[in-house]
Amino acid sequence: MALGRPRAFDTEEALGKALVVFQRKGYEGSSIAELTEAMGINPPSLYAAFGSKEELFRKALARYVGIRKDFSRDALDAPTAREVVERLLRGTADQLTDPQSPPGCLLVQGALSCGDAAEPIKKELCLRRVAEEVALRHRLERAIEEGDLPKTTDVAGLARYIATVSQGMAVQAAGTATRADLHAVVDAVMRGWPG
Amino acid sequence: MALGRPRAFDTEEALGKALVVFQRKGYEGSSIAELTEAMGINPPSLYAAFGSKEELFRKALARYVGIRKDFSRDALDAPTAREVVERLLRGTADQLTDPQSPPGCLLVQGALSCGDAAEPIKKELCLRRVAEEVALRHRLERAIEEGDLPKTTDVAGLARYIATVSQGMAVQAAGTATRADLHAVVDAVMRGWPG
DNA sequence: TGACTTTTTTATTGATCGATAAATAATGTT
DNA sequence: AACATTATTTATCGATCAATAAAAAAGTCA
Repeated sequence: MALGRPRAFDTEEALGKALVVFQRKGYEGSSIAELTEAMGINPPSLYAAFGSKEELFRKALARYVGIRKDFSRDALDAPTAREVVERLLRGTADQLTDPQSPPGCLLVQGALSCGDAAEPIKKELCLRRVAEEVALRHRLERAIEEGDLPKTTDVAGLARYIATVSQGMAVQAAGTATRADLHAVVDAVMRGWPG
Repeated sequence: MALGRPRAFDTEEALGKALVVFQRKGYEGSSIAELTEAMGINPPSLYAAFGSKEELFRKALARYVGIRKDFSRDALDAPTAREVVERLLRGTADQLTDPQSPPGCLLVQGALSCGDAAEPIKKELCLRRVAEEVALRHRLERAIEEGDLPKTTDVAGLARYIATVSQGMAVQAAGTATRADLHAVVDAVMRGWPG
């Protein structure tokens, strides 16, 4: 066994509690006091286990992204571009309004605009959002190769369009929109697909 | 003339400077120190003229909403629902990427998620976003009455869909999207309209 | 000129921010 | 049992937050 006094809390469980706080309050809006209270530990335990507030957020973000990737992979595996998009949007609508966690998306609400201190986090979140858009674009390019979409399709624009709807739904969920509201949005998107 | 020492700065001009800071940093991310520096005044002058940070933000918000309403009225006056939507989205794309002001939308970036202290501002911004969606919905209802849209159209869902795209574009603009990128998104929306 | 009013500058206020120092407690090792 | 190591609790650090107290400055009016 490891030397010294054993840790009295489960780091993975504490990380999960921190993630919930970050989802609800964002990076800047979450104070160490609130995080430690939710995690059931004192500040020195937080810093010993996670390094800093920023490192804690990055670890919470990694977990969040992992969850999203699990469902995103399934969606991208769908046989047609249309089905890929619908699965992505329906899954996002469900996740954004999951009653088990605060409404909205950490990639959007985590730090959309912020003070100078949170700038690195803001950029990190922006990169993650772009990464999701790029993943979809690659899938749409494959669809063109497979003859599923016309060769003349503007895949970059189309991928950005879907990413935009996804991020807009995050804003909606952060407000007053319900799960049914978001699925009505997806209905509107699918009626027009692909134009 | 008014009694006492005259004010050495123009309140409207100072409010404009404050608005720019709030657009770039959001409500929580904007400190009094940064605001006063941008406004060219000292804290006591800010509090004497505007009351508090929250009141200052609300006044800046009122101006921002006023600007948006000017262009929104023009868009809603378009003869067809299709043209209304395209004007709204094109105008939003342009405004979000106006080189004269920070990219993005104050209604989205001002306080999407925040600490307890900013909660009233978050709710106010949410109400303003809903108000824009409602205005569009009423216009789409008129379009049904005029036979411009089928009677079976889900106007609430359609209005929310357009609001979602608009808000998603705000997130895109806050990231790396250019004006051309956003117009490509609008292209995708219009290709599918109305489904 | 001097009283009156309001804004200015200067210097702080108490509260809260993220982060830690110091002392105590709990384990494994010798 | 005594030591080494790590985590805990308690108390607090300096910095920054929004907001002000106090005094000097700039104007009107008698």
